[in-house]
Amino acid sequence: MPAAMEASLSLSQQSTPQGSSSFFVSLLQQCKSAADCRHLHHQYLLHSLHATPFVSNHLVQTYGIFASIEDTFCVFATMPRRNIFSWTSMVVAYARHGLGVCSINKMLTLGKHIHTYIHLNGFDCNAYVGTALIDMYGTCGCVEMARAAFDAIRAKDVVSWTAILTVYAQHDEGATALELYIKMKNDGVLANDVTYCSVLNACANLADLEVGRRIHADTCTLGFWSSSLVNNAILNITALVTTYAYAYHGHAKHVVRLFAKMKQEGVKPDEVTFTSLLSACSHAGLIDEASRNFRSLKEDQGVARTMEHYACMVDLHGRVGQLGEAEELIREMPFPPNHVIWEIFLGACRMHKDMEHGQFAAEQVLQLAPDKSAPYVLLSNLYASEGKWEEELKIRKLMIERGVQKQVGCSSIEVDGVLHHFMVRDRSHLRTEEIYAELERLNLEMKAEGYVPETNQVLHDVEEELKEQLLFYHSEKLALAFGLVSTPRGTPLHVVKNLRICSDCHTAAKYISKIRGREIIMRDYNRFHRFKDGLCSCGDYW
DNA sequence: CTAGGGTTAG
Repeated sequence: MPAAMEASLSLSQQSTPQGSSSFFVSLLQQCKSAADCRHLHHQYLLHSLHATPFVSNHLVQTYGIFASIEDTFCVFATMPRRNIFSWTSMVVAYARHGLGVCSINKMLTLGKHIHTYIHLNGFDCNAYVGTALIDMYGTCGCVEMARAAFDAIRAKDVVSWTAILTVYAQHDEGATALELYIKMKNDGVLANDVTYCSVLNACANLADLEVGRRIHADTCTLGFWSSSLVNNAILNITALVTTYAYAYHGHAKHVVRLFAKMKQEGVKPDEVTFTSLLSACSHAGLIDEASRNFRSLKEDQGVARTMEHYACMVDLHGRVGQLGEAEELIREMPFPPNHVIWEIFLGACRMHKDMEHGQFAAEQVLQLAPDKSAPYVLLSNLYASEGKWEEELKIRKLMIERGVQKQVGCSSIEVDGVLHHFMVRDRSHLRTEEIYAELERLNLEMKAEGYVPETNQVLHDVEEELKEQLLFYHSEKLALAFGLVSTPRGTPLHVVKNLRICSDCHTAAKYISKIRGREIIMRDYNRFHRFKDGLCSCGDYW
């Protein structure tokens, strides 16, 4: 490619400057790697194309996609003149790099820096620049800053509204997202399919099927009934709510039926539709249904298999312990597996105690996503559950060396409109004495019913009795105990945890729901669990 | 001539 570019570019030297700049842009659009970018950058300087602002802007955009954020910034900073387009493209580059190429903290630091300049130049009131900033902060998990960027926009259009709605929906603030949707309508801004996609996603996160139905009705009235974006969001909401919050296998079959109905009505399913379907099947254990669809995807349904489809299938086999089949799928994938695939496989190895494969999978994850704390935690868990303390220590040291921070678990529960937060072994709550006394009582009652603490879940190399204690002061259990002592008998308890729910806490919640006759709804990092009469809606399958 | 928002796998 570079050689071809060079040849074609030297030909264009003869033509007018106008002609060579549009030709250069068409070459930029064929760029496929950082090396291509640098090569074209060289040509750009050689042909003095920096004199044409729109060419420089294209170069920044292309660098933003393929090259490092430092290199992109360098191009941006050496432009003779920067306009609104340049600033927008630079912020988009920051947002994109926040998505895993760089560490989020680094992005946030650099992003805030550029935000200051944007503000000083008064560009933050522009809808394009502002919306890019919303997206950047959202990607970095900074909801307040995203909101500030939104507020600064003078003429907020449908894209700005959708961007901020999405940030709230993706950060467990579905209620705020829905409020903003109403506000947007009151402001006279017309929602489009992308907006509805986000609004429906907010409903899914809230597990609010009722509001979801109402909004679905709105979309039909407005003529979005055939939009695959909106339809996929609706299928997703149904899949999420029915499989995770309300029921067992029968309801996942409802998703399968809904899917069939969709096809009957002439709505063509796309890759995303199938990802939702396969995922619902996987979580409900509908192996045959999933496998049949996966196998016939290309031939019968005309949809190319994606990374996500493979992820669902690896998960499906992995969770039932068919590690060989899962591995086979990874091997036959037509593209290199990403870190998510290996994380799923690693989770399955951990669940089924396959150290050898687990270690290999963990190494792949560490290589592909060195900034993520999850693989380190999973690997150290794996070693810990096998009692390999030296190996476990090595992983933890590596984590410190690389500056990877483990996210601290935190559970919240709402009582009388007030949100109470708990960390592990937290004693900061005003009613700590009562909470710990309740935990003691629960411990005895649960053991009488047959509860055995899963001490192999505890990370540290400590004595059995101490392990049991460490488990018992998990944030989930503290939040539950507080809920029990502070609400009237029979009140359902709603707990939200920022990470995946711990397996021992999951077991404990089942016992507690039975012993105390309470319904417990726990919202985990990406799932709902509904505990009732000693059982969980996930069927211990999550 | 160039710029901003979306669903899905964990």
